[in-house]
Amino acid sequence: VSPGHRPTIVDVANLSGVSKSTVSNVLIGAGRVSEATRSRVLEAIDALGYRPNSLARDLVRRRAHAIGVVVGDLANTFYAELVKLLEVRAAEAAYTTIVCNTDGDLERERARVETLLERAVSGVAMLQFSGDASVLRELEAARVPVVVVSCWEERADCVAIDDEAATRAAVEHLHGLGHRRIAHLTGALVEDGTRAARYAGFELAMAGHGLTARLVDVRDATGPALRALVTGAGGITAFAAANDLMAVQLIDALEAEGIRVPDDVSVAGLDGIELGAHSRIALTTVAQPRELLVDRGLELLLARMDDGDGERPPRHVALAPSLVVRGSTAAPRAP
Amino acid sequence: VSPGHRPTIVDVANLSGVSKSTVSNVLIGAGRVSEATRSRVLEAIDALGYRPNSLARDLVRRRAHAIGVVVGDLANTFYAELVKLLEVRAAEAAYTTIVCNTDGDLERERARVETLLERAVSGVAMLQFSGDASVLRELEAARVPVVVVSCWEERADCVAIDDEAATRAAVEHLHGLGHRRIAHLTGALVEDGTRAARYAGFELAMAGHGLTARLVDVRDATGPALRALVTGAGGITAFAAANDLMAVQLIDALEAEGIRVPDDVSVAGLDGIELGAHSRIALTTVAQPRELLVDRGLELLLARMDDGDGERPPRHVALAPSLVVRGSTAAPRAP
DNA sequence: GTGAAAGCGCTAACAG
DNA sequence: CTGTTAGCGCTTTCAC
Repeated sequence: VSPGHRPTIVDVANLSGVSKSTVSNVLIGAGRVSEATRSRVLEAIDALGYRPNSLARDLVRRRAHAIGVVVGDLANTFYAELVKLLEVRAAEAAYTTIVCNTDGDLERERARVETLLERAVSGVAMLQFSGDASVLRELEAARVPVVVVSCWEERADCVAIDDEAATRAAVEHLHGLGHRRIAHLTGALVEDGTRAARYAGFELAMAGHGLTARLVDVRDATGPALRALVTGAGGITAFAAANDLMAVQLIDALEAEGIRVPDDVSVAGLDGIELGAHSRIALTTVAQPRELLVDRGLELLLARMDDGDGERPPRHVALAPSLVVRGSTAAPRAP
Repeated sequence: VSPGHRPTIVDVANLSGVSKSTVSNVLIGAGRVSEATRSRVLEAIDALGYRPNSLARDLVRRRAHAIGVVVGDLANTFYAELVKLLEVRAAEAAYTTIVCNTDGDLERERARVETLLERAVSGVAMLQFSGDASVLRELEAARVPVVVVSCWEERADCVAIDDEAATRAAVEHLHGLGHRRIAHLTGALVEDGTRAARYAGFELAMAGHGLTARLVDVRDATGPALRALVTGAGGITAFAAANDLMAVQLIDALEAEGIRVPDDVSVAGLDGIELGAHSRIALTTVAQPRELLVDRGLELLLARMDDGDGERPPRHVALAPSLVVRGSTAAPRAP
């Protein structure tokens, strides 16, 4: 009864005097087992210290009970927290979580997705997506459901905030404070689609107030350039950044120039990362509802996974962002 | 040749007119295949868009080509970055990374490790470990190698910084600045062993200078209590915290009381998290070498995994931390 | 060099 | 309610 190694379902079957299938039924909980045998099997199981082998189970089911999470940069707390939430929810649904860090590199994204496909994951959550069509195609060909979380994607199930509404909220806040010369700060760190949408919202809101939108790339936001931007009669008095990281960087750069925030210039972010909450940073920001992002995302994914064959068109969920006012914004200085 | 579904090794074999085994040999790169057949097989592979099924491969090998990473809290940037580095290194070695977030909860740790065992991972890296002996025992019984990274653990392979040296470095720095009344800030967030070791180093260093060590729990470090602690003739002039998060919290609490850092009181951390590097925080800290932690950790793990049967005793690697002086420490005020 | 055969540990019809 | 029979897709001796 005791082979040198890890006990299998057969050992359990022998010890309890039933067949493999019966043991399997007990394990899976398929109702067709009498109480008597069930408990005999259960006894055998822990007498042996038997542990089911998911590898074998997954092979026959042709699908690993795991979901792949593709993330651009785990060192970015915003994403790290999303991954954490995802892992917790996935575990509740008995799925393990395989993480893949792409560093925003397309080749790596391709390679990682390929690995996930080889591992036959049940679904993939992309917390950052290059937008590359071939990646989507591969996934679809392999019939592995995907959900894109936190950035907008028409071609797949997706849950993200309403980017336009987010920048609009920032503008309204700044405008309400009295600012009129406001610039949008953006950069390559934001996915293309997201960047466009956020800028669109900014522009719209500004136009709504009869103001002209100005755009600054974070790479150009260095010392002297910044100084030129914010001083003088037509100088910018407030920035609405496309994300928190850039906003914080901007604050750094401004203060290195001796320009105080918010006394001289106001800065608003977008994301709601922890860093911004610290009292010394106190970043006013438009926060993304992280839990919702994850909950709805996993919901879409699980739904798609349960569907035998989900040829349904992509579903999109747009979540509302929320303004968090902290200390980095204030009324403009009297001219 | 084209069944409705995902092609298997048999399809490749048929198309290229060889047997499964030969295809397998090509895939694995076992040398015994002629150039001619090899290329025929390769052609068939991409004609079919064949992708090997790791589930089947792992089943026969009885080991998933994956490593499990158990982490307490992914939302803590220090750990998130370790996980990120681990994922990258693991991927380089063709291992996928399964993450498990325990929230520091023993039951969850047990459950997650159990899952990893069912999935038959090749190895487990614990970035935070309850210290529970039964977890270690299970892992050992299943012959799954473990490495504990970033916190000290005698009973298993382990790589961590020399905790005593770390707090000692903080004390030396503070002492050099002229501080004499220094307290160690600790709390429940740090694992027991680590907490003890860090305090021991602190005490030793203080004793070396003929000074008495004082200990403050972060939970007691609230407004009024803090004020009492740092004012008056015998008031504390500097804190050496057991980790960065607590140090930052302390700064918050101090400044909320109107006590300025570093003008009135100096604060040094331990970890080297990103947050501390931000100019508005500028935390002086004793940094852990994260890359080394991960590299050496994975090295130990892979070594153990390759060993047919590694009954070798645990190996321990102690890494040297490094002082990073920033703006949260300064000479004490003239009395 | 290449192929045939024998599983890895489990699930899933289908009989009994 | 339980057992029998087939595999899932791949690796791996061992002959040829």
